[in-house]
Amino acid sequence: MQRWLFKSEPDAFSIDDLAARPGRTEPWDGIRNYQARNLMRDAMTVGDEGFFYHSSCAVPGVVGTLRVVRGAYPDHTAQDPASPYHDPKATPAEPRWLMVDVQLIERFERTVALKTLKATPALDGMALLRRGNRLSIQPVSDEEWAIILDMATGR
DNA sequence: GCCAACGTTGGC
DNA sequence: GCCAACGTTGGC
Repeated sequence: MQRWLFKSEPDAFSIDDLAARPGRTEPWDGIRNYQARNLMRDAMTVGDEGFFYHSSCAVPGVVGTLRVVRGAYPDHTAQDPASPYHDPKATPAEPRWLMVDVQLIERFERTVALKTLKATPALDGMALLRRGNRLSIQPVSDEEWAIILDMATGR
């Protein structure tokens, strides 16, 4: 199983929004970056787990965990002119953009803040912390997963 | 709101 | 294929 980190701006879609969805499940739509799309298409499979990360907010950080419950399929919002994620180059034959469905596993009682991650030497190599990194879906190693989960829950 | 860093676009 | 201009991301 591969582990991931999913970024979202909580003003747009927060972990509480995911928790409120039927089945605590939601399509992770709106990915408009080729590298992130290719990760979903080529490397992500049903059963993979990920961190839910809040970006562009008061306390950026990891706020919970989720599971991939449906593998990559066309992101129809790209073909919807009314969607903020509309892409005029997307068509039914060439959908161009993909999404997966994710289900909430756990909402952490407290955020593991970006500041805390940066202050943890064992996480020095983490993709999230690399300068200028903007990838909205990125791989997380087993070691990073264990460290952050331990910080969040003490497990 | 600022701005550094990055990705994408499009003219040539 | 180069690269300048532009748009976006995201921490602060």
